Amino acid sequence: MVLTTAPARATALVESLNPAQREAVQHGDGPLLVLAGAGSGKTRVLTLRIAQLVRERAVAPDRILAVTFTNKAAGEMRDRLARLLPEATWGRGMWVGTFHSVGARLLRANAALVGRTPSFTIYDEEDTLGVVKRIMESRGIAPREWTPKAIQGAISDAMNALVGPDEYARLAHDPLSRAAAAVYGDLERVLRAQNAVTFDALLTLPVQLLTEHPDRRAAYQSRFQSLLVDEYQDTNRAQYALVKLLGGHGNITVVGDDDQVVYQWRGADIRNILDFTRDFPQAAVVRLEENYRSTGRILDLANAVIVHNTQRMGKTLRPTKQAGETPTAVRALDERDEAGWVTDELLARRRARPDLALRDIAILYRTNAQSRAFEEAMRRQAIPYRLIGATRFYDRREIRDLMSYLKLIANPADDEAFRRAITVPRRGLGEAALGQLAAAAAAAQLPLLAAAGRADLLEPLRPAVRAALAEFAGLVARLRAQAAEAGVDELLRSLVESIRYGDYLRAEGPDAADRLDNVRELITSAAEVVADEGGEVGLTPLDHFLQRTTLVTAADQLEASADAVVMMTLHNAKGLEFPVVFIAGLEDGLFPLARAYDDPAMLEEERRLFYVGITRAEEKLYLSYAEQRRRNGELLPGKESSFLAAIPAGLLERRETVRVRTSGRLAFNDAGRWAPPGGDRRPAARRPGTPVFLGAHWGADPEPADLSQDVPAYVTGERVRHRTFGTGTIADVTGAGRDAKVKIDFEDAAVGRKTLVIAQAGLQRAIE
DNA sequence: TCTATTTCAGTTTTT
DNA sequence: CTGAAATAGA
Repeated sequence: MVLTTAPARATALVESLNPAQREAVQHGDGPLLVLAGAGSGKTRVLTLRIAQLVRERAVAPDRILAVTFTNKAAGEMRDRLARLLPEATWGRGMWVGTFHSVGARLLRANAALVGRTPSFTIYDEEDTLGVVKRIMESRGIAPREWTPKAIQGAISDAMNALVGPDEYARLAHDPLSRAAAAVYGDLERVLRAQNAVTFDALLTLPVQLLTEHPDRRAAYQSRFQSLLVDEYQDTNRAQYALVKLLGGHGNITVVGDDDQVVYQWRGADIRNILDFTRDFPQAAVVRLEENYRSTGRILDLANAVIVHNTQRMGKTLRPTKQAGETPTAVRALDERDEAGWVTDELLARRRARPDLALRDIAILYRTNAQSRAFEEAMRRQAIPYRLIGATRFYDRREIRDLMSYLKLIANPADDEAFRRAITVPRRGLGEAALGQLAAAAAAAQLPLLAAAGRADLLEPLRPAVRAALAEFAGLVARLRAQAAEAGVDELLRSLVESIRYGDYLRAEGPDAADRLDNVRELITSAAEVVADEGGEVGLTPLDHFLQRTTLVTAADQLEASADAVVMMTLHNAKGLEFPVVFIAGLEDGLFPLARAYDDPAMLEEERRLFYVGITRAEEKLYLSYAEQRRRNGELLPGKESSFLAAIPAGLLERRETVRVRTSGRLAFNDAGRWAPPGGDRRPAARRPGTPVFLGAHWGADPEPADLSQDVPAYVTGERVRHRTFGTGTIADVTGAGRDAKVKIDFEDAAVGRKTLVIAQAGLQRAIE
């Protein structure tokens, strides 16, 4: 049935599609697999398909569920749809979100069926790790033998594969799995008691819910008439199960690219996409191979890279743009030289092309640690930049402090939040006091907060401890009462005031001003939150705020971005595009990572990640690598990535930085290759002006003087001042560089002789 | 109990 | 180099 009132614009858009795209958009009932190469317009197809469902096939918006990879993508899709559909048709009922937010929504509406209340807390990785540690402690599993991280990782893998604690225990044969199995069972119980769920449980609990409650399953199955899933190649077993359980009357559209699977390490199961046509034999398959994003030479490079992979369905991107510029590969001396070259080049490019905005330029790398050199280079040149993903705003200490209070207010059973909140500010409650409280709470089967408010339970505790606990419980109770009527921003303001958080921060350290700025930003963002957007679960504004802040994805940060160069990991770049892209650190051991060498599957995933990076570029692509790189404080020699070396010569323009050209003559003239660093640590300090040895390693030293400036040098007999110990005389100096230590005889007889590490002691020369 | 200091281990990618 | 854990000292 065709609505005659449909906006002409949408029709025109459909007409502008190529035949394959149009087929995907206009596909009728039944399962559909869209194999969409990078840049083939898949977001457009997905959006137009939804619009088409609503307009041409009269599907009510609230009967559509669309799963995207980031919240930002979800927001964009909503915006586009709002423009494509007549206002009367476009309601707020459509579910658009990530798997995790959809899972949370299902759980909120059915919390009691999984042993939670609708105000349950979502524990992030760090919260969960805290619980795991405590369980290990109580079970007597030594953290030295199995690190809590390893245990947590094993449990997470199990959950993503939909293996529950009992089954996991049965399958556990190696020692690690046995330890993890014990923790896994406890973890589920503890989370339930604390009215909390982990990230992974946002997927597994909905699966459990729909499996165990046929009436709920039937309700959702009849509600959702059409399901659409983006980035399907990166779904794991739990996500796959969720899709199947929701069913969508068999109207399942999945969009993905087997060449862009980059989350296998997180449980993404490539079988989900490879076997789609087996799961749904009647599925239609549409391939989108025409690329609208990148110029021809960039695509040639992308195709030349991915062709080395064996595990793929096989597809070749066809350019629609002209050939364009040849991609450039740059060899740099070290990571600082690399960063310097990149900033110089992007400035030069902007001089030549003034219409090129900073936000059109992205720097991508394999590991977050690589961002540092770029940040420094950007600051040196005063280029605005935006770092995506490294430390999330909500991971900052001051934000976590305040959020722990909010979480505790929303969910009084959240013991993790309690433990954090009660130490901010210090209340004279230490490990011992908390241990006693925990024991009392466990005996009474109460959450920590409830126990803290029960004088009758705390009689064995010291009076000072009892008073402090009672006061804390009272404070939370007051705030909780306020939360019922006030907005989240107002609640935050009175929280900050009641705990004198400003004073606390000022006492804590010199960066109080920055931290307070962040607090203000938090309050501002809280002011924007209103009640549950979907409107059907009846979440309080506070619940809604908390959920949003835990589920923000790194890519979501881009939204508010000003005009600035964007820097992020290759993983975070998935789904994005930029006119100019730099991919840095193309060295063996870094990209691909060393541990991928002996595992062909891992190596292929690294290669797909490279492919993802290349295909982000619209006009110009740069690849760079360094001959040596500082990693964990150690200068290591590097070698051009095998990925780069495998690219046919004609597809790349090769360049070197100035420093490589000048130092190269000195360093390479004899042997023609790098001298290995050997066991030779350089002496920590070399006075500026001392002749520099011209061997490969030495000649390449980026900054002869920097080590000597790193740590001040002291000599025996010198007078120094220490912040707490006062003034004294240096009696002895040992070690070198960061490890250098001094023995100091302090004037204060009560202090006496102390041995301090210079790099940490913060000594000053005493002025006589 | 809390802080300051030292030691030690880790280090890929993220919802 | 970084952050967490251990330890010493007030």
